[in-house]
Amino acid sequence: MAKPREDRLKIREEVAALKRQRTLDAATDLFYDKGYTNTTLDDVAEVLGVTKPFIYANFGSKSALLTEICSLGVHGALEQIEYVLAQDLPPAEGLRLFVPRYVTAILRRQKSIAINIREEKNLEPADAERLAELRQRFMSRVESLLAAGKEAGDIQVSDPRVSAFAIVGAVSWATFWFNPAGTLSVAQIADRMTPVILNLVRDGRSAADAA
Amino acid sequence: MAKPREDRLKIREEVAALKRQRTLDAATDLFYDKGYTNTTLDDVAEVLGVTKPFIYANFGSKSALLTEICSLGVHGALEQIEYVLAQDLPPAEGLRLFVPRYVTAILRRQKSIAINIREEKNLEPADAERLAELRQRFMSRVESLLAAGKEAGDIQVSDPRVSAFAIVGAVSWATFWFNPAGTLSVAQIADRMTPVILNLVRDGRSAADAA
DNA sequence: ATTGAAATCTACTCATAAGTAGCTAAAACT
DNA sequence: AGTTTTAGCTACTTATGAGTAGATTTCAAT
Repeated sequence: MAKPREDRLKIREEVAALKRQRTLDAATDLFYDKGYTNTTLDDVAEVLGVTKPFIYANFGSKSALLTEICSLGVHGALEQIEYVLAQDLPPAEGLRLFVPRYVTAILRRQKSIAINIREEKNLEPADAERLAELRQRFMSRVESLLAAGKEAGDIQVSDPRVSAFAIVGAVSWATFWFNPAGTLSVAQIADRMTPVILNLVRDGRSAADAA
Repeated sequence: MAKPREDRLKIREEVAALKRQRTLDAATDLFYDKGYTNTTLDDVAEVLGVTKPFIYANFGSKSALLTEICSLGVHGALEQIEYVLAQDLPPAEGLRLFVPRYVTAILRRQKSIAINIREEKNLEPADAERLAELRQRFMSRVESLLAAGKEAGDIQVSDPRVSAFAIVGAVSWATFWFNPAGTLSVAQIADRMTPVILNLVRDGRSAADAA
């Protein structure tokens, strides 16, 4: 008994998506562990229990894999700041909403982010540029949140640009030391990092006042 | 009239050191700009106006170059924390001495640090391990400074480990965005970053108190 | 069962770049 | 000036791994 045509098409698409996803997962693990250039597509294929042409048929080139992995990381971060800005909260409140979400997003996509940071120079120039623009957009959103807070007086910050970089740096760095197999969960790390990160945005004067 | 033997040896050594240094500089620029694997030793040789065997004769393998570059970065950071700890100051004071020195050291060795972060997976396993140990040592020194401050009560920090990672992350990140050709000098960036970084080590409670 | 199409594999090509052997030129010494 | 030693270059070898053409299997449909 043959199934209706749409159903068959549906399953085809699902199978294709599954293959892409598994390929992406395997590549992410290997690129993270061994680095992009030290990973061969034969390695990826081996993990999947297939051969190299499987990857070419279902995904494309090696650099397409890298691009896709890096995209995931950048988009994960961008979504958080855009979500928070869309709420149109007072800046300080927006920041308190943003930081734990951002930390969580980064920790969840740990490998993608780490690969993104490390392997930027191995992207095709066009892809590198596209991703750089997204990162740029992310940075300017964070910076403008801080700048708005400075303007409104509810965030203590002298240089929004430098503070934005400090926040993003402190959080991104976690992709290098966080161990998902360790004793602390993503939520626990996020809980501990959040107050530390939020402390960043109080300038030297207010720190001196408090001391 | 022949010079005394020691003098001749001296000049030989200086010439050798100069060649090594120039090679290292050229490799650093190229690895930073294009990435380690996208840089060939022919590229490096071309910048130096020589050919590939020159590099092998005077320096060694490609991965020896990478190791040397990465070492510079790690040692630069380690020196700062060791210097500060050797002063045996009260922890909070030590931290205030450390941060601007650390920021300055990182910015000065920007390329080495960036390469170190990005290209870790391209090091020979033995070298990677050695450098990982040094980084480990650096991290534990920073952490213990914070822990001592927490103990003494002059640094407000709830989790010294997480705070140490936040500080190091925020500072290391500067190697990716700092532009030595930009309008702000190393000293200016260091001046702006220092109070931001120092703010990190005040826990959620004290931040709330100050607000 | 038979046929047609889709998916996957085997077995290549080809480019690249690390590393080297052996020649040549230049400097250093007598 | 002649001789030796050192430095550097030309011209390789070799390994590797991305990407692909064409054979083969698998699977679905009648």
